[in-house]
Amino acid sequence: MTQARAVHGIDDSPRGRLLSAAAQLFRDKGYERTTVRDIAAVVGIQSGSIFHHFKTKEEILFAVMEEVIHFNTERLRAAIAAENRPVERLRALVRAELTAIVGDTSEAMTVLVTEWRCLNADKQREALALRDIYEQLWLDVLEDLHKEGRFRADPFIMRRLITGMTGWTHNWFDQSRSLSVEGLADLIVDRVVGEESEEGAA
Amino acid sequence: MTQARAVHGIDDSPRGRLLSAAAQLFRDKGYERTTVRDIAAVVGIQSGSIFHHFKTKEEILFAVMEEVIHFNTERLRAAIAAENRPVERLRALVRAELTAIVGDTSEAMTVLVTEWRCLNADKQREALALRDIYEQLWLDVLEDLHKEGRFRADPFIMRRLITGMTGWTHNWFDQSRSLSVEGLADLIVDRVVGEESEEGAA
DNA sequence: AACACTACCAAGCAAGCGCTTGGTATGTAA
DNA sequence: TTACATACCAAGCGCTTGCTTGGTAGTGTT
Repeated sequence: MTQARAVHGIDDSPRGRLLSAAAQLFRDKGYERTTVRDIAAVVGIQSGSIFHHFKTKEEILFAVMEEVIHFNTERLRAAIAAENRPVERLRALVRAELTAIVGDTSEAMTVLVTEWRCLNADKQREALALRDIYEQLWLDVLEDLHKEGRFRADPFIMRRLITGMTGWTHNWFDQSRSLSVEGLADLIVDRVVGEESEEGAA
Repeated sequence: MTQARAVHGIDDSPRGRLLSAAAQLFRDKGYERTTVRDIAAVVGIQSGSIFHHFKTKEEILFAVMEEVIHFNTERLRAAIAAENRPVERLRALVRAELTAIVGDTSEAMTVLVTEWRCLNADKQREALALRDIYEQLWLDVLEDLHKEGRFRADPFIMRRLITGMTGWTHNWFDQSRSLSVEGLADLIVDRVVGEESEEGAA
């Protein structure tokens, strides 16, 4: 019973505690190397008791992914709603995604990125459908920027380059260091619309 | 005996054929989900016979990573040697890394990125030392560009953003589509030095 | 002819895995 | 007081896993 930190957006019911513990273990050791006995030990129950809450180990993985996609899709929506100009919407999106990846939902987001193929084909399709909603929010903003002439590249390609930049941060970004999430977000926005595009470019 | 395509830079000795098969399986199913029986079946031998060539399954994973780092470090060196101007050196590096990731060593490079933590601590440190050499080649070129004033950001951070952009391509880039490796490389170079920096910006 | 080396097979062991089973304690509501 | 649901335990089943063992066929060398 080591007690895992709760992942933001997951309640602390028995089920929720299992999900938080699983998210942490899946990130640290990977899905396959994590045993149901590991998860049970963190929460402080017997391994068999897990199957009172989930049918299979894979269902735990899927639940982690589902919760974190839902939570962060809502965060993106809020980010967009709070701004009017496309460039500022982009900045808000980048900040939101960085926060998701290195901040309050980092465990589950990392799992989402790295343990994708551990799901069977059906569950992958189901998760993909949720992810499409998330991605469409990005594409709408990027297409607005493209129409404004703020960058030349195909918005689809641009989104993939951004995904790479933000998604990789879980391997190196350290919030305790000098670079803040906001600072990094500005850097990434500059990669999209150019350094000179904004009035207050430092 | 399904016969795996040989990974560029790996010979076709019995050992080499095992490595190519392993690289392909590790990429497709992940290290943990791939059994030694899977690997043996592709090469057409019994599972126990694998341990005549490698002491452990983990040693196979490490060998795949070691070979691909060595091969691509040499490719980076050649890319730098063939150009004189820093911007063109950067372009050559990006092309080389993209070729490594989506081209002739894609299986092994993907494994290198995604199965990192399946190595034990010692082997991780060993692989990291090899990777540092590879990374230093990038940093030297990026520091030259930075001194020339071609971008403002910290070269270390810039390298990480590039790593994200190139590393993620294995999830979406399709060489048969309209965008070529060269076209994508130009796009990424533009993200670093700005679209207007080059004479021939289309 | 004798030896040694490489590359493999056939069989199977011990450990660890996800998951099942039958049962118990506690809380809540009729 | 009975009835039912939730949350769990103790034990262990059946299967898969990485790896070991003892042996064989083919090749080259002296």
